[in-house]
Amino acid sequence: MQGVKDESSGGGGSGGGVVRKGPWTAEEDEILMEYVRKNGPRDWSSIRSKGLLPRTGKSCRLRWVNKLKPDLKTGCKFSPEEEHIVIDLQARFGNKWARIATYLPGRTDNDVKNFWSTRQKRLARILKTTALPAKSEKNLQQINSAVLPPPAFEPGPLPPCEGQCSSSLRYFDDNIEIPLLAEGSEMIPGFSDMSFHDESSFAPQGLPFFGLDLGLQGIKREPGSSETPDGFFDDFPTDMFDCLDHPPASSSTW
DNA sequence: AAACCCGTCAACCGCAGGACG
DNA sequence: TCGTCCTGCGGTTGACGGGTT
Repeated sequence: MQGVKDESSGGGGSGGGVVRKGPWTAEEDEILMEYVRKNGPRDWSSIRSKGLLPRTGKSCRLRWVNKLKPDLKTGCKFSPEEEHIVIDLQARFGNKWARIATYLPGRTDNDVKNFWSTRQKRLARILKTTALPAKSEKNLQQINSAVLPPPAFEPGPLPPCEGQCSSSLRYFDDNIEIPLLAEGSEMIPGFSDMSFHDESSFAPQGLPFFGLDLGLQGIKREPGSSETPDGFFDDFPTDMFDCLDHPPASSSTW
């Protein structure tokens, strides 16, 4: 993985010679940080052309953005609030990870992408295990509870924002201002612990995993974003939910 | 104890678009 | 206008560690 000649696409190809790939060493990190201190986060390709590092400009930039940049939340799991944001913004923007990451201080597009990928895998696995054994009553109940809103579910009104929003987790743009909850409060009754890291919470609380709006009014979908919140169902056979008496709501409700 | 599964993370690849000569 | 270079983005892969069987 190291010392591989790299003439791949994407620019940053000036300089010639052997290009190092693979994990970064502490020495390389230090050199890169020193370069950024002196020159700022730009002209990545000159790092190689000047012989400072045997890395492509792309590799240097990626390392800086994902690991070395100040104020990154490295090694810190996504909080429930951050999960809310990702889920809702993914529903709105689609797989625009870099854009979504701008709403999450300290998170990179790679973080968001990995988070979403893990979530997708988990969903796929859960649906696979719950849907496979045909139409037994028990499994039907499981799937229904996972895919469909709980019967008595009523999206509660948004709590007042003043003084309660976690300021670092309020996010804005031209069209939306979505208040987020103070720590410990519930956006929706019963959904306070919907971190998908807790698989046991999936079945009874499955709704949020499908990116439903969670009562967040004012979100406008962008043209081009998937009708289903995350294109999630695209990944499964069309007869996936044949066993359901009541299939998920039509796409117009997403 | 070993094999297997799964989640997380880091890094690479290919592509698109902008800047510039 | 065209070609080249550079940057940024999204998709994907592989390594690794922890938990489970």
